[in-house]
Amino acid sequence: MDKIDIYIVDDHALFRQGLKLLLTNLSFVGDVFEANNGEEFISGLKNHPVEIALVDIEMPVMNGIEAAKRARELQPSIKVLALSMYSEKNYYLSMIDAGACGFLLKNSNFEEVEKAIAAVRNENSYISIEILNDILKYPDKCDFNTIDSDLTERETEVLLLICNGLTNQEIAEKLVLSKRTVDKHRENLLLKTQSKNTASLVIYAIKSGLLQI
Amino acid sequence: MDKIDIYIVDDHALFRQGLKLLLTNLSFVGDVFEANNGEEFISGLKNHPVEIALVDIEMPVMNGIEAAKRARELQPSIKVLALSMYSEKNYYLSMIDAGACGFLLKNSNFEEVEKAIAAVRNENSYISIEILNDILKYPDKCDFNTIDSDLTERETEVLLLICNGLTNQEIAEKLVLSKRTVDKHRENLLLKTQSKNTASLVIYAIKSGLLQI
DNA sequence: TCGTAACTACGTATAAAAACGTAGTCTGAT
DNA sequence: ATCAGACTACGTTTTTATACGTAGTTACGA
Repeated sequence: MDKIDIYIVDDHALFRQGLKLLLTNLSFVGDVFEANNGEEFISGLKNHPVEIALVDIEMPVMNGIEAAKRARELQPSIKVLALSMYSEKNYYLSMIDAGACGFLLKNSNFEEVEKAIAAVRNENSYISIEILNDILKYPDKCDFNTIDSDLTERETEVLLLICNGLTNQEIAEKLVLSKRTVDKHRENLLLKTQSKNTASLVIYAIKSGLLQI
Repeated sequence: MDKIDIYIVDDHALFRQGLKLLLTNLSFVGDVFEANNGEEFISGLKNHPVEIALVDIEMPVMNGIEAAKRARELQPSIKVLALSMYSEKNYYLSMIDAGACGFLLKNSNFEEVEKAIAAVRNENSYISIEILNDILKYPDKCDFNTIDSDLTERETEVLLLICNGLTNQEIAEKLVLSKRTVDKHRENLLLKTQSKNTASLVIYAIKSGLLQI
């Protein structure tokens, strides 16, 4: 097999640099490109098509889910391996939708990255043992028949303001809306994200990559 | 100068492995040890004293602030460089208290890590340019005269339950307390963390490393 | 053109959080 | 023996959030 080129998409330069060095030490790896976020990745991919992209989920500017979608539009052959900090059910669904063919946690070790790369090169998908365990242990937490929890633009906007500590009244003033409208957005947010209250909502925003902290 | 040994303390194996490889490529670096959290670090330090420790703030089991304190009790000569995901004022204060002599963000690049190591070897302290910028731009956000925001055990316990989406009533039942007592704990939490409401409180819990997500 | 989804808005009611204040008990340090 | 801090608890009031229902407008695609 020929050497393969790889794209690393993550907003932490140190992480990228370290991972790049680990990857370039592998015999079958050619060029390793870096991008700081989804946007940089997509524009870079036009000049440097790659076999495999290791894509962080939580990034500013454009998150990993959106980046994976666009990357596959641009280059349908690309294998996207999602990298994440946490094991979280919302990711599996969104990333599968976005066309990812593998899922790795950042607290896995490099050997696992190698395995994942080998798997996706052979047209297989890869899921880390930790995540598999998680799914087997807590199947109720992996409700694949769940209602589509994609938030609208407005809902996302409201959610981020909630996370910034604004009250519905303050959000209404900021967005020039009725307070009752914001009440409704908030109600829908709780429903869609299956959250119970503000605290759960903030956690959701972070885990889903909508909120950068 | 002799070669120096370095400890990397971070809960993400991939990050550790990459950073280790970057460091071992430097001519003046000897052994590089890894620890998954503060506890592992402290017990490992007894067998392998090092000149410099790169310590993540947010870790399970024992966070970076506590780890830095104990490391300096164990080996007062150690230079602790704090590594963090965000630029956050609470960190500066706590880490300075804990005896850190440098501060780096994970989205800085490796050249900066080299600079920081060089600085602390020469008995200087190091602060990354991003953080310095942050301080200069938003001095009001760096209130070094702020009240001590250390939370008590009970407060931390309550805070984590709040983050899990429990109401005061539910927390009271879980901890076998009066709801009014939990009300008071929550009130004190808002005061001590200078938060405005539940949302800000959750963000605080995450940024301060109390809540692992 | 018909239907759907998003966005907007209001009514009403209850639950919870936030903002004051006070105060007793216990433990550990000086 | 005294003091401070942690933990506990209560009272009151106001503000916010949560829950449930309805409904008009607009934009976009089938």
